[in-house]
Amino acid sequence: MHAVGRGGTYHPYGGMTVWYALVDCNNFYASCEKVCNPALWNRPVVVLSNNDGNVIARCPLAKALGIAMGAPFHQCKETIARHHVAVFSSNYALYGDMSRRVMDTLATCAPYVEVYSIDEAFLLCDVPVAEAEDYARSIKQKVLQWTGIPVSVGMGATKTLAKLANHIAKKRTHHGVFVMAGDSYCKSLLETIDIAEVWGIGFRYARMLQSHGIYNVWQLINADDSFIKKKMTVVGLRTVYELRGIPCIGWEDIPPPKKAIVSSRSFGKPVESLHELTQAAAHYSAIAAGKLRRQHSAAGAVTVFVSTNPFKDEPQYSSSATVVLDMHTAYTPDIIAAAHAALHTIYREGYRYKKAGIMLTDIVPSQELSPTLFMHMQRYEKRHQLMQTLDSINSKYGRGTVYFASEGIARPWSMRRCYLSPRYTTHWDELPVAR
DNA sequence: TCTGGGGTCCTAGGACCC
DNA sequence: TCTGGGGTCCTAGGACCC
Repeated sequence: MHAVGRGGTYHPYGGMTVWYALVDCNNFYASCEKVCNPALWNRPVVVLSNNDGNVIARCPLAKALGIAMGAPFHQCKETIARHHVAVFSSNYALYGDMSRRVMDTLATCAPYVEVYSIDEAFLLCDVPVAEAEDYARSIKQKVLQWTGIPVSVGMGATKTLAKLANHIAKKRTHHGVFVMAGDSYCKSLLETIDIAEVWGIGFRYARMLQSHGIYNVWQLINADDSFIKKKMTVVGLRTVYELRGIPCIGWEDIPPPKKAIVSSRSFGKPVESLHELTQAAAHYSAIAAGKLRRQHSAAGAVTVFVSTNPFKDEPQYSSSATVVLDMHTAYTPDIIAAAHAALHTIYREGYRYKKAGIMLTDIVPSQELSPTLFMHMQRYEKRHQLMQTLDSINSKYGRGTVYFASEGIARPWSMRRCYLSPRYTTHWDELPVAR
């Protein structure tokens, strides 16, 4: 079955066995809020999604009150008031910066670190199995001491097993560390783990497998390869191999550049006018163009999409349009212009729009570009410098310090964030004060 | 009233070409 | 009467992740 692997696993030390640790921050957003505000240390804390819609993070005290993950905020307001729960809107400036601090710390713990998400990273392990648990504990201790963020650590022979070990560390240990190797990688443990906990097995696959009598990880490991491939494609077969301890998911030292960049938001209130949609489109264009430049790319096409609120009993409309650019660009005004052109073709009067967004596609590395016949070198350089200046000011003084007038100033459509904490670590005028 | 945002990969099927 | 067959490109849809 040579078709399973995909490039194989990276072996930095030749023949040495490669294995993995997965470090995952506990209740990351809630933990970030607590780090910067000692008054919260003994209080339940929840963090809300965009527009203050749902609960997306809860500290252990809040979980103990029975506040469910994903619960609509309005449904738990009573519990929140009764137990004096601290509520926060998502503060991505803060979480992004705290994430960077955690990842910087992890970089001192292992020869290779792959940042997997805002609150998770895989580490390459070069410790003997017998010392693994001590090593995992030392990582946990260091991150807590350096950043204030509690983490769980799982270790295993493959990424999928490290993920599973992390799940065990969180759910079944008090110290937040688990090594799934040697004696602990065994039938009696694997039989007790539900397939739905496996990385790569979502809701639908779990239901499908159950209908074929496969309920736990041990059964999945022993499932028939051709059955798995038929029902779950090579992706599912890869997961099963990983559970067997055969690495199929490779090491990604440097994250590959994004093939598509999306910026979209629900509005804080229904939007009806083209004028306000135009502002939003410009704003999302500026955000997406900034992401594009950060990965040193340029886009060849801009898509705009708008939609009404499908949960409302009122006239519904959703549409999208794509504009192909004359030349690849990461120049914000070009992207805004394309987005506006696209928006004008799909806008219909008389609807209450709930959401809009833009998507950049046909993304190429910017060094492959050069001025065309239609643009002289001098102008090309000027545009490049303007964007560099814009990015460096916004990086130094915080996003949104300098922006385009077409993005709007008051922005009545922008999302609701009624419970926003200060951007303690990224804005000079919002630093925490010690008294 | 409220019900998020941003990504990736794989497969099937149609169009089109030789 | 025969109506193959391989290849590529594109899109839509479905699955997953955080």
